Amino acid sequence: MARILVTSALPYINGVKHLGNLVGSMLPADVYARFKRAQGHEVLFICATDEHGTPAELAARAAGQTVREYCAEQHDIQKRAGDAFGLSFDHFGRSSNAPNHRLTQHFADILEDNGLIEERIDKQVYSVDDQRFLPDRYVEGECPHCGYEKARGDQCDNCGRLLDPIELINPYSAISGSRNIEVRETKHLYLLQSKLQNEISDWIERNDDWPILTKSIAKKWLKEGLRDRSITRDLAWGVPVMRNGKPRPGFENKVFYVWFDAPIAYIAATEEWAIANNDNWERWWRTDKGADDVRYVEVMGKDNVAFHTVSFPATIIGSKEPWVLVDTLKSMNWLTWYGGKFSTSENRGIFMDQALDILPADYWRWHLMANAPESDDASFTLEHFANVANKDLADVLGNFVNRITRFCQAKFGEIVPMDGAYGPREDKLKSDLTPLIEDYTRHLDEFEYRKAFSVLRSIWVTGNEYLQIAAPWKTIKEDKAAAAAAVRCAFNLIVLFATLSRPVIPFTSDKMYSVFGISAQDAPAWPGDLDIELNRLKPGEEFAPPDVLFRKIESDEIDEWRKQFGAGDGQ
RNA sequence: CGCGGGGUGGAGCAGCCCGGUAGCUCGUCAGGCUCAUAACCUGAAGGUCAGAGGUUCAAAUCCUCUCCCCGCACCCA
Repeated sequence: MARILVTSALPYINGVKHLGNLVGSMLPADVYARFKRAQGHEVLFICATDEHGTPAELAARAAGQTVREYCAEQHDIQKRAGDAFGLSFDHFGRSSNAPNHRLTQHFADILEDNGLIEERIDKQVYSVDDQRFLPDRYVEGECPHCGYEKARGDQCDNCGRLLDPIELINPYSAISGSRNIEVRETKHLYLLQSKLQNEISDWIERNDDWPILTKSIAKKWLKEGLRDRSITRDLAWGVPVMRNGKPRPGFENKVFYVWFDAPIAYIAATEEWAIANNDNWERWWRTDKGADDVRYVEVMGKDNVAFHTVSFPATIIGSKEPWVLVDTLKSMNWLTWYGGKFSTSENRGIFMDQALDILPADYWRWHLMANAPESDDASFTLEHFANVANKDLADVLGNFVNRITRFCQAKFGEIVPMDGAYGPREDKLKSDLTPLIEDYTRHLDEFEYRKAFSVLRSIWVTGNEYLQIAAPWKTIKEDKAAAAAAVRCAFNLIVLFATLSRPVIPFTSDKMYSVFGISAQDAPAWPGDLDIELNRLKPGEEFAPPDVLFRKIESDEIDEWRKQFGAGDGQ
């Protein structure tokens, strides 16, 4: 029994997430959490919505709501979408909740006490009519290099040069279009990451088991030298900038930068969980208060790696307090939509709620994880999706369950057949299965999702191979007991497959259990001894033949979805 | 020469770190089976590993160069 803390990168508050966001962090984290729970470990799986920042304010305004209302509503929507997808968070919190305010302010205080924070004056573009400072991408104007008229503040899309927003000619606000723009001075807090270079470097060197992608991104930042980072912004929505519990002079209209407070929300959301469950959050996060045996696993998209290997650890290490630091960090590449980007505004791609309108969660969960973007970006296409779902889920797994339950129903009735004993065929089955289960378990432990689920598929195939050899439909003609044993063995395989498949397709696994009256609470532990697994069901007990587990996806449906979701458009 | 990831049969991937008959899934073709969602099982065809050069008895695997795709601290997820 180990204690494992799992966090998924926080989804931003704006709207339902698309399949790329889902497979980038929340889903793989969920699979791992479920796997570890099944092994009997004590798991705490934490996520939250990341609610601060300019986009949230603007989206709220566009929706005609206050930011507070907007975020509350969006959080609800995301919570429901996550539940519907079977994301088994122990708590799905909010970065805007009180615990995160308190903790963020605490970290700022302690970092300043440790001499790692100072005030600096920046020059930033201010839009008088919008009454706000404009982040770089919200300023547009003429490119000083090539004359392109719609260059953004950070980069010119025409000539590709990086820009400083104050260089733009005739700048205007991308929010309102207003040209009433000026450059104003504004004061911000800076976290002096440069002073932490060596400590962070040492810490990363000690983590020599990190994946290549993770480590190379982290090392790159260190090699270039850590820069001091501004950790406040001129916004109204966020964690107020305080000093020792009082508003900080000159920072009354400022909040902490979303990237400073968001990772802290991992801890804060744990506190929310503890409050809701009358538990103690510090035993998961403070090594001086019972968390010294916690293994902490973070899952995120590659865009987030730098923040989790350098920025957040800078906050933690700089505090000089005994917080838990990440042990294992799994980063995913991007999922693309037909090779291009998922896009809300251009209606390209499928979002979590839309996906569930079309098909049950397990179709998506399986396809996304079995084809997860691990070594490289992966392209999602409806054709590939349908292909994989039909073959793996309907033909290999679903049909296995269907064929043997139907056979039994017709020949033995709706009870687990009693006669017969296992023999050499079942021995061979066991010896085939044993190394596969070992491989599968090892791959899951190593976060090798594609490999893991390729093996899981082989495990399902083993069931069909077994039936082909045992051929109860043949043996029943001369040796009914032998056929009974084969059916019984196959039934036990259904339960075994359910247990093994549960991390990735939990809804289906529970259906498979329910065939034999096993409730989700009584789900067997992760398989060990196959002699136990293949004799789990009591002969003579009733079973309930299930409906088809996975219906097939038809080609005219794909055509329809292609139109609906803009497949291949504008690529 | 900014950095990182990737370029393997029609498609999607593994193998590369620790050189020695190129492996998996889909698709295709053939056979078997008939319990099953025209499903299942078996077998076959199909690649010389982006390109060029080098090291070696031997390279997809090590080295050098070239080409192509993706991402990358400011801004956003």
